[in-house]
Amino acid sequence: MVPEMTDCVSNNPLSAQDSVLLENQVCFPLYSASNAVIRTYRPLLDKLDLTYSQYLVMMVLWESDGVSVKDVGARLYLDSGTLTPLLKRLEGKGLVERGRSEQDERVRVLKLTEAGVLLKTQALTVPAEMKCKIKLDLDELLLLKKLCEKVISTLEK
Amino acid sequence: MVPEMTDCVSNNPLSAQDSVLLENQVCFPLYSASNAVIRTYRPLLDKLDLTYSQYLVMMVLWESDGVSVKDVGARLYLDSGTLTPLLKRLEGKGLVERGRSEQDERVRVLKLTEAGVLLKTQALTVPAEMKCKIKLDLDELLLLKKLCEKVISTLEK
DNA sequence: CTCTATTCAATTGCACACAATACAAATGAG
DNA sequence: CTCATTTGTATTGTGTGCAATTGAATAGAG
Repeated sequence: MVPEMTDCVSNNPLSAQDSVLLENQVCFPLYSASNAVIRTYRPLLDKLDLTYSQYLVMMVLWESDGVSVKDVGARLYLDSGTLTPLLKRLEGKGLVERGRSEQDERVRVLKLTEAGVLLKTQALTVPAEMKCKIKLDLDELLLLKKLCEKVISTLEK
Repeated sequence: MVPEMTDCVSNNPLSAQDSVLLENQVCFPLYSASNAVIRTYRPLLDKLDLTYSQYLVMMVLWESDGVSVKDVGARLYLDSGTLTPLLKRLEGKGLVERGRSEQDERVRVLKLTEAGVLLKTQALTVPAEMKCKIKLDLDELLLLKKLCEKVISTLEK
């Protein structure tokens, strides 16, 4: 057993047996909350004919149109295996054009269509509707955000 | 616009335009953190030949063997569309038997095999290894857990 | 300037999540 | 007791996530 692991184990106040009780997991609530949030977004995003992942990609493009697949992936922590088919669906809906960079032929340059730009208008009410459903104080929301970001920055290294 | 929604909107300190900035989303870090955690579990669970979802199901069964598909679903907030194929895979690995209740023929009774019971021994080190990788204080972990549980209890109603 | 290494995206394969639907077993109102 | 309703699983179809592999384009070492 590596030293760091031993340290971690020794700091764990739970017995080994109790450690695999669902009740004592932190990651399970995180996973369930994420699932629950995506489920809750669904009826809101159905009006825009977007899935949650597609909505995330659209947010990136509304913010910085003309970026590459890699850029979107870096922003959303998703790889081309996830993004390529997703972007093809957005292209199929007429929201995005998947062009090529002139400097580097390998790079896909993602450009919003007029419909893609216009969809932002319909999306503006979504965050407020979601905030309404989730019923957490602003303090709690910001704290949750900060803790999740800390988890991400630790694990993404 | 429904009244409750108006209330939520008016409490939102962000402009409508800023509301769809990725930076201002709470759910995105939650979603990314959940993905990052599952990715981090992968190499640990590969040793047990389990996916994260399968690991969750096994934890339920280690805790309460002999329950039904519905019981597992209620515990993990998952439905039969997710659980049926997952349980068939666990059955295929020889970890679980998918029997029938004698009282009610519709009910699948899930019973751990000897191998399924024994796998718990190998799983005992996983939580400590994970805690080591996630590098959060116990305080932060408990706070994150509590906030996620609050999100779940609000959205699952 | 050539050849190798790296990079960006696409593809493939597997395992979820989940809505929608189907279906058989059990329940219950009349 | 009977049949409509409810309940517990299973099935189907769509859309992710992600590892692994491939392939083409570029960059870099010599």
